[in-house]
Amino acid sequence: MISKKCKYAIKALLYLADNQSEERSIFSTEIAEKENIPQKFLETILRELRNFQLLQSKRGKTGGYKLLKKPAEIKLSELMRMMDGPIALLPCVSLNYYAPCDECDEKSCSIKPVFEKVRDETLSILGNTTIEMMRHKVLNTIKE
Amino acid sequence: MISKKCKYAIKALLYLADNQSEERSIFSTEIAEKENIPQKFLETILRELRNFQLLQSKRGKTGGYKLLKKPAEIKLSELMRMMDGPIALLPCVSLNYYAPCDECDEKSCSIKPVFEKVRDETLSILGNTTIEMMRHKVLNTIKE
DNA sequence: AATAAAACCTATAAACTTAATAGGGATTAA
DNA sequence: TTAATCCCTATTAAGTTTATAGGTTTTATT
Repeated sequence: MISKKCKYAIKALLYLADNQSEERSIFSTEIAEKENIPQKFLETILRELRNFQLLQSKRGKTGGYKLLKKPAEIKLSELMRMMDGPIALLPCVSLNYYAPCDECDEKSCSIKPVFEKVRDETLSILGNTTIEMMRHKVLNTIKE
Repeated sequence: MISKKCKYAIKALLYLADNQSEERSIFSTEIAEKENIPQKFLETILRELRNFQLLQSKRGKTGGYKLLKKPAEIKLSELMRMMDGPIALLPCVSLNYYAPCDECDEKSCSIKPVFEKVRDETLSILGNTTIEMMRHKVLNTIKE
């Protein structure tokens, strides 16, 4: 399961992609209200996205948030890692958050192979899906 | 991520599949020791697997556990659901543990489609992988 | 300059989940 | 009778998630 935080982040980015313009930044209050996300929680999420260089923020009365990256350049896999960490179902199978098993020998492990496969398939979807694609509900059907 | 409980359950079933015989039940202590699983924790897991009709248990000095289902009939997807619940990454996309979103309209949701796809791909792997296959590290490569 | 409204920041709390342990009881064969 | 096994419930300890509290700083406008 992905966290609510991650779901909120996706929603916020989708909302920005749909509603921002060159001139117009968007307030966190607007996103919170339209997407039914707790205001204060959303603020910390947006700040985190800004720290990850996905958003630009501006303070004061004419402030708000704007996308720094283009929606077509934001991969769902990247976003999920930023918010929730590993995508793999087991630490010993994670590409970006690998951690060794302490109770088994990985060389001979019978569990790893399946979960490596799940990881690969999952990443092939999440890594080939961008915020822009999600906006238009376009799923790539190409199989490499 | 799958829980440790789930990982332990898989290990226990693999161990039983590898080591049991018609005559020989296996003690939880043996599994715990060989697979480095906390004894008491393992007991509750084995009991749960028994309640799910995967195992047979016998008490007393000549007791122990035996598989009730054949390893080839135990799907990884089923096992994971027994231990951890939903496999999908979002409640609104789960086949067996569906729960509606309370903050968005599912008809128009831009998030669902990708996660439905991830669910389908994941289930196509986990649902076509059995304990028997894991024993021999055989992953089905057939794509339906 | 004062003000209002925005983003910023840290700490903390409340709820939930996970992982495990405690402390026995019931059963069975030797 | 005894020793070893599985059985069972409750509880704990730790960790994570999901927020909220209580402000501070910045900025355009009045």
